[in-house]
Amino acid sequence: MENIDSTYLAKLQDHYAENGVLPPYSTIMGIVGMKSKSPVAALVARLKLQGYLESTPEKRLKPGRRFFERPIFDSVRAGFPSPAGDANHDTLTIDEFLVSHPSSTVLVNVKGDSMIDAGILPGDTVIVEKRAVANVGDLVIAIIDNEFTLKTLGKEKNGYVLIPANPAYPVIRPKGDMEIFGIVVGQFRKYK
Amino acid sequence: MENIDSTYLAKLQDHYAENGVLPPYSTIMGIVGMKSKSPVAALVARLKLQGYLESTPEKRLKPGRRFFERPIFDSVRAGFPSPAGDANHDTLTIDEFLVSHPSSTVLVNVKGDSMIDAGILPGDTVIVEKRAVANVGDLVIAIIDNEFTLKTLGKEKNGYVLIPANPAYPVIRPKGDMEIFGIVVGQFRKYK
DNA sequence: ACAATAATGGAACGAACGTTCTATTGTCAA
DNA sequence: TTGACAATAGAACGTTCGTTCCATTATTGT
Repeated sequence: MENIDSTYLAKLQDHYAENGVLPPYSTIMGIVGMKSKSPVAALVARLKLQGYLESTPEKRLKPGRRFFERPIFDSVRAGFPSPAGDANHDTLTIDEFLVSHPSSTVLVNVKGDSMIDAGILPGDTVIVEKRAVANVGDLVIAIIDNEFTLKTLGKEKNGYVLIPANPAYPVIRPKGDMEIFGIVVGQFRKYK
Repeated sequence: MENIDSTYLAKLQDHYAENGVLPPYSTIMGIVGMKSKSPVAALVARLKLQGYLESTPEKRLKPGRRFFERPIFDSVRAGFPSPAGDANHDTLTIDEFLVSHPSSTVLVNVKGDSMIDAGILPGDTVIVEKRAVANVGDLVIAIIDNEFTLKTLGKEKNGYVLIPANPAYPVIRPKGDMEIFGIVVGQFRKYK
């Protein structure tokens, strides 16, 4: 992608992040610094070709699949990336990366600190695929005493157990069958 | 809110989740099962009053502050989706939740374990807003010896320092000015 | 059952839309 | 410098928009 198109795309991404919609061409003119809808139409056509924008049936613009790509750096390369989207950067789309099966995936807030040594803090959100079957070693959401609990699934000779990652909490050995709500496939946290 | 309005709102939320935009009134008619734009206008007025919808300067609809309120699971309560606490995030996409300023945001892979006690593990990805100025206490990506390093920004009498969250690592006291690449606004991890 | 009110359907209208065209300006290569 | 091509500005146009109005239907209370 040309550098100038990256700059225009970034301005559209900011507008979308702030407003939740993409504007009409006449407004895009102002956003990208053009004085006519003609070059906006040309820009839109280029961005459509590359998967960043699409049109709705009503001829409005909507984000394309690539609209939410974000540049990603390897932390051992302090590279001085140019912000206006060096086209050679790797990119990652967070939702596509974290959510494989949207129809069976839910987000669950983490309330306690029983998994703190595994890097899961209170206030984090975990991404849960709803499944009743899990493997030993999986992070799972189980239902104990009608409450969700997040633990690692373990196995002892008497059956399955739930292992915390915090020495202040005991291993849970449920009587009877253990109910698994789902397996944890991801986690995220916001600082600001 | 009236139950019927909740149903209409849910249909609009689904449309938005799928398309990334809200449609014009004529399309909303079809979505909610009305045959005229008049009752759509009345519905929109009600939803605006309650903070679910807003208008753009171009008279298009955009999500209001409350549009993203959706039931999500709260981990202390079992099994049935119920509204989480007031201050909880709600989001249609994780990207939307974590990325506020796309044009200045990049992702950085975490390689070391110097922040392990802060719940940031090797292999995690952090979301970085590129800024040269940070506050004490912020998680920052700094550039030391031409490499990225992730630490908490601290202050000593001789200047700013970089504080790890792992006792195996020393506080870093850069000679001369410290170069801040950006501040860390979020983090995510994938398990499977 | 009847009256009052609310909700909906359909029509109308000025404004804005996306698209296309032409003229002008800008860029690049010889 | 000149010519060819690309990019942009400005104008035009048929379509669609959001808004408003009025008539009809639905709902509610007495």
